[in-house]
Amino acid sequence: MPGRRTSTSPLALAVLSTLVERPMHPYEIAQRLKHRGKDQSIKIRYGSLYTVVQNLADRGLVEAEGTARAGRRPERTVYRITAAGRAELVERLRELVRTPAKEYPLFEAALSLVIVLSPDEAAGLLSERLRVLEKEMAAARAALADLMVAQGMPRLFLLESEYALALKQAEAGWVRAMVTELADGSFDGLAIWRAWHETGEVPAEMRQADWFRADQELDGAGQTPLDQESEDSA
Amino acid sequence: MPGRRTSTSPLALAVLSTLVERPMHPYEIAQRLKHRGKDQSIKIRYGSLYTVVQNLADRGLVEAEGTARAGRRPERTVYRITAAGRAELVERLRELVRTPAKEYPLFEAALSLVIVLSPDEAAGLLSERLRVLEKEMAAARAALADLMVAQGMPRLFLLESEYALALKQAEAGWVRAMVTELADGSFDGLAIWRAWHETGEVPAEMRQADWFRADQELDGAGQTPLDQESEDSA
DNA sequence: CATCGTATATTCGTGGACGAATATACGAGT
DNA sequence: ACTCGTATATTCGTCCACGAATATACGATG
Repeated sequence: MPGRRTSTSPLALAVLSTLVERPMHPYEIAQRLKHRGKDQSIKIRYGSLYTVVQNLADRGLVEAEGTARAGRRPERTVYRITAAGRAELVERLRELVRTPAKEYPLFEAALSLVIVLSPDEAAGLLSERLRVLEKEMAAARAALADLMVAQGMPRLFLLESEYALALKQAEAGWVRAMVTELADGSFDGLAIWRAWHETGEVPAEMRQADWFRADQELDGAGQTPLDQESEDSA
Repeated sequence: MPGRRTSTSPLALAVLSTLVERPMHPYEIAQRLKHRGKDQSIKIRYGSLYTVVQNLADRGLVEAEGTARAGRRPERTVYRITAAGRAELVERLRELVRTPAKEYPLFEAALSLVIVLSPDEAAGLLSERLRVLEKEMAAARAALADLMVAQGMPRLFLLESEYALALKQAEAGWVRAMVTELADGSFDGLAIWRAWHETGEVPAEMRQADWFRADQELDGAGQTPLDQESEDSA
């Protein structure tokens, strides 16, 4: 009991939720998910799909109902969800909705390293990003409107797109503010950034600050005397 | 040249950017990154770190400067960044800043499956999430304030935390709205959700809508006649 | 001064993700 | 009738992430 190896992945949950409808073979599951646009919120790779289904079967969350063959197409195995599978689906879904998980978006990582670039270049890149984001948002809004208004699909089935759009909007807002501040020079610390970028050093007047001195303490820790020195090339 | 196997990971970029400062051994790189809080925006696992550094070395982006030994501690290999490494760092960073990448946050996945739960349960879980988010935001704001005001750290070094906070705020806003609408019944389609959840069927009056009929078309596609039927248990 | 907890530093094994390959069916165009 | 592109359906091999184990040093505690 202590320590399930790998906690059920989003793709696995999507599989389970599709099998609630009726038993299916993996390829059909993927078709349904794509048809309903779930591939926008859940990464679906055929390479993974079959592994995932096999794992679910090993864990007793789905079971093979039998194999079917249409014409001389490859043999298909049809799976159905088990009671344990339904329980796992619901439980894991509760957990995902209730508890925010720590994630590592690429853009956040990029921002944490962006001072490697000059502030001017960063400003340019950010405004390019902003343009792309705005295009994406327009497209997303149009798609949503089409589904809801033209096709009459209830919001209920579009929550994830709405949410994604809201986040994108927030990102665009943040980027826009940043671009503005960098452009009109009101960004606090622009001088330090520029200086640091040109000289590779923190300007003298900052070296008194607590954060800088704390940072320096680490130096030397790894600089123990060398007993040997050797060149390798693998 | 066409088709680099794996595009440089965030951890690899963090390694490169740390080595710009001066040559170091992997463990020290990790220490520095953690000390500067980069582990909040970039996932750092020792298991991955050494692999990543080795890959960088294989690609010629860093090179071993030699091995050092302090006392009888394990041998350490000190790496330095190469010219190619600097180029890669800058280039990849540009790309990350300029171009939004498609990602798959867990919560988005959860939302796309949330109709498996009843609307009432969903409302409860979402408001729990909201509480957690608000706590996290308070903590993040406090941490930011401490660093900027008390320790005098320039904003420049805190962009990623600011951004993360902005996104969290947007998420909280969206969740709050959802909770409210679910609670006061103003959520459009609540009746369908409830009906669908209780009966397992889309209510009769919705079955005329375009989206529903399009969806049904898929049915039968995978339901070709079975040539054989057999039980397996692996 | 034995022992224990913690920091230093790296290696290894396993499992999972996924690109690519495989194999068949089928409709459309020449 | 032939073949080419596309849809159906699954398997395989490789690469990579990372948990866990390993090995040593060192300060504190009784």
